[in-house]
Amino acid sequence: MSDKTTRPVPIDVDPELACPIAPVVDIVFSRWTTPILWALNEFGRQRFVELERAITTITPKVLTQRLRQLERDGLVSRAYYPEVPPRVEYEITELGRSLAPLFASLAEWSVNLDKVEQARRDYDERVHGSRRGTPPSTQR
Amino acid sequence: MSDKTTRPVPIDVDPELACPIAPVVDIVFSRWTTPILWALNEFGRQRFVELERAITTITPKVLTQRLRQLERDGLVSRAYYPEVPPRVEYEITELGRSLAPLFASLAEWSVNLDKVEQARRDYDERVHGSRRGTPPSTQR
DNA sequence: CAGCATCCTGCACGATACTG
DNA sequence: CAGTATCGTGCAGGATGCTG
Repeated sequence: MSDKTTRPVPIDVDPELACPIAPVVDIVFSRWTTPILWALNEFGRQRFVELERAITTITPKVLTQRLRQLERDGLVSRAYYPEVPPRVEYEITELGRSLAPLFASLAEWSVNLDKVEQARRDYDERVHGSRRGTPPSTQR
Repeated sequence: MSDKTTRPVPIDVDPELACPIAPVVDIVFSRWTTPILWALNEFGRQRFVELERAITTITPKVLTQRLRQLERDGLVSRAYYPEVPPRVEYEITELGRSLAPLFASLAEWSVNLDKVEQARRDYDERVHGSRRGTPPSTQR
């Protein structure tokens, strides 16, 4: 172990400065944005109802909200065709597509999910049932 | 028909299968975990109060919750020293450190934040004040 | 210092109904 | 089909107070 100078944290940091990647996370990984962006990036342009089906658990209201947000952020583009019945197609933008390597990194890291699950088992076992307790598991 | 292989989305996808990176996002980028992991990765092991100060806006309760979660997931280790006053030091684990390239990707992408902000301005201008909406502060 | 217990609040999201 | 409008709710998170 190199004694890597655990240098004192600068005291003047404010929330945004403290963690420069936080803003990106807010934009890209906020509530439902990941599956939406991923689906659009993976399967190409899709209609509203297709997205709705692809992300089975989302409600149309929230899907609309998130799509608007992503459109506003320039990550997704919306094409409206005033036919009957109306048709709307969503597509990932160039800016959105620039997230692809990020998603790839994420996907790579997912090989570690077993370790996480193992760590959880170890932890839960270590905590045992000691103390008044927190019924095991039941997270989310 | 698009000649562009917008192949139909498989219908049998369930939420988790639909987006393979979602679980990773849940673990790594859930509510306050990013600044915590980032701080521990950047500044090395730190005491509770140091983290509290580094992430200025977090409350001790929530910080505890998130640290427990990260500890359970094996991303952070907790060392308790029963002195007076007691001392607790948190450190990122090897597994946690394996996220570093991911954070680096995030940091790289943050050069695009201007584009996002520009897109927002464009969008807001495009929507302008059209439609009935949102009477500017007339109420109360 | 490093927490846990308790109470309280906001708002993110679900459910439902209705338009173009 | 692709949304909006409205109402209701759970629970993440804030505030406060108390321990080892």
